[in-house]
Amino acid sequence: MGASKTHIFSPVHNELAHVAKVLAHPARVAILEYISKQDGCICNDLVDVIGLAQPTISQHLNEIKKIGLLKGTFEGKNLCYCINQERWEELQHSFHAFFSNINRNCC
Amino acid sequence: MGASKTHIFSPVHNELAHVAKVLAHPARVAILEYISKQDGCICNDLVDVIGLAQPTISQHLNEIKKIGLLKGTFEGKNLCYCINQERWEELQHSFHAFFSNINRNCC
DNA sequence: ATTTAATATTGCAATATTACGATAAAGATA
DNA sequence: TATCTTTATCGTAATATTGCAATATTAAAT
Repeated sequence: MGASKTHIFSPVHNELAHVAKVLAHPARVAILEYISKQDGCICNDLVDVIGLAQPTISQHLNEIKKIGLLKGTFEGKNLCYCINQERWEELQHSFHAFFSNINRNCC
Repeated sequence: MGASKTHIFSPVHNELAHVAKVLAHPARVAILEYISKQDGCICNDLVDVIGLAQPTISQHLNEIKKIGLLKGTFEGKNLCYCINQERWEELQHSFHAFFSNINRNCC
């Protein structure tokens, strides 16, 4: 097929997978880290910093936006992207919960 | 293109993205959670539990194996899969480090 | 040695992702 | 208005992922 059978999985599993998919590209990890390290809202140098073409960066930013990790102004010249901290912490908790949930009795 | 330009990113970013890619499918999240909740090493019922065909499950398990998250016996009949706890904690730390690293001065 | 039960591999079709050139749109400035 | 700068969108090619039927492999049991 090629399409994931999301309907057979729980909302929690689908949510985590959906978010992980956004982190599943080094450009998006790099973009997130870069934005999170800026003092304020800066973005018009992402193309130079990351090293991908402008349309590609725009697409990656869109993926990040879609899971609610960015807030700010998005259209036209001189944007102002920054991390949506509430959402960031939400995802942090999701991953923490996933990783904390492991049984120790094993081979 | 279609292929990620991994060579332009740092090893840390590539590593996190690589691991996130494994978590970027609900079946693999469900498989990991299921295995981690078993008392010991159990796996021959994954096909029933998850609800995908046996070759598909086998492929997903292989993806998980490739990042070192599983240990045990792998070939033939009556396998014994379980979570590689050291590796699990390593990934937990990687994600924790990534999510902890965020600046608060923003819009 | 055959059968049985469980997992792995192969091959392929359907779909998704990645990347970028070309172009459009939005807004500032001359 | 015209131009410049910056980001968004469109179109498309290359590659990757997902899923399963068919088949192979592995090892235990009979």
